Amino acid sequence: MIDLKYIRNYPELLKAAVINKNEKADIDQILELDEIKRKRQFEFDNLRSEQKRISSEIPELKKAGADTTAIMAEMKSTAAAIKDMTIELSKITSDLENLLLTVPNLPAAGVPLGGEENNQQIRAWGEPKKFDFRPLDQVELAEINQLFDLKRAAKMSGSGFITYTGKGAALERALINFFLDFHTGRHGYEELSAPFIVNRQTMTGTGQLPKLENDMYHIDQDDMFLIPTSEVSVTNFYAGEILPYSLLPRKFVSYSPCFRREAGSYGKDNKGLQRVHQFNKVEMVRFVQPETSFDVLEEMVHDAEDILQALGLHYRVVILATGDLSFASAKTIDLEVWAPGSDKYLEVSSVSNFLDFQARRANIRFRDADGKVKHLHTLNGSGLATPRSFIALIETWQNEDGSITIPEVLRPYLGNREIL
RNA sequence: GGAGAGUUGCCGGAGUGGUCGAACGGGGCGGUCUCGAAAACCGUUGUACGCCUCGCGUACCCAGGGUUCGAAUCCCUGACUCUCCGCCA
Repeated sequence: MIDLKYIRNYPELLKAAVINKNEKADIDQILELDEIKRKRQFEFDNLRSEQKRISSEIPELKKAGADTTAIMAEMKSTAAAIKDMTIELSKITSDLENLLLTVPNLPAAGVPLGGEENNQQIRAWGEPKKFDFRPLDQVELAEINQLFDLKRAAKMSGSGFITYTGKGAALERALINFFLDFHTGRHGYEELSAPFIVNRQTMTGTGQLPKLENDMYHIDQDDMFLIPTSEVSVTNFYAGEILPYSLLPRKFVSYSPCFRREAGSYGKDNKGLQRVHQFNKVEMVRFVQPETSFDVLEEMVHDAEDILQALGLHYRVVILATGDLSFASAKTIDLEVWAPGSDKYLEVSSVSNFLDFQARRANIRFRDADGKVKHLHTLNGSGLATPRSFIALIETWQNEDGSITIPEVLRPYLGNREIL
């Protein structure tokens, strides 16, 4: 959420952000309602002040033996007026609140303008692997090695669901454990295992709601949501709290399945494991002091890169243009891993700095060195998601006979075998 | 699922209708004392919004409604925590 005072002071910046991010928030309407609200609030405060003053005099009058019937009758109508104002004010407040929830975060300075075509590659690691045979793609390799079974998964749940089988299931589990161990052991993250089902407020805190309601699986009976990423549960871990200065910065890593309806994206890059309704992901989440967040963003990108390097996978690093940024993000850097059999780059990690946008929504604050209460900054990034890292891995490490060599770092997780 | 108890400030814990944003104790911070520290003593210590911004007002005692001139205090609904019973991975 953007600070209302900031919107008041810089409405033009917000209007530009709404356009650059292809959002629909009505800034003028917010300013108008804000004005009305403050006026009404002022009137309310004054009336309430008078009510309190007179009411507090009543016991003294009674003690003095005075007749309070007239004054009580008059106060009755004051009370009625206050009640009307309360109702009006709470309507205005919730309308304003709902409008504020539709205002996207401002893109950070230096983020390129425009749509996806303006995303900028900032570096790459390694080279696309050369083969002296025709490399097979994920689906062909899965067939040979019996790694996953999409037909049977579809039978149970529909298209877009995965059943990993045998060695595939083992490999996927190895990846998850490797990711977690790597971040806790080498990068100093604390592991968190949080709920996969959360309430509406939690979904609003990180910015998925109200915009993306249609993209999430919802449990009607309880008004709960299946998380689309553990960013949601982990970021809300501190919702509503004021953290002591000594607790910052916090760095968490968390495994979770991710559930996405992918409404409207049918038929788009959905071959094999590329785009599915349920997948596993290891997520990094940070709670940091505001002045450090952009440095932390770079650090997190490197944390994710380290994983790809350890697995020997070529990738490129891309900074997203404004039109490709998510609603809540101020700056996002993607990692795209090379999948030689599919002959394309796959987005495998997305690292974002939200500044204080999520912290305002979820009301997460901290006490700075001087004891002043401020909103902190939140960031998160995949480190990594399995289906796409799985694809890149098997396609990169395939052999001419269709077998798959296990990268050295994963062998301890797979019985120290060399070949899957 | 059934029965009961509870939810107050950084923490413990008073407060069952009026001047209570809230006693008291602990902790934190500042000061006195000291070479320094401890102890003792004194002071201070929530968040947010608004306005005619050295100041004043309003809101917040789990959340939302209700009763009342007036609610932390009474009533209703809900959430959560704890205990017991039942069920269960």
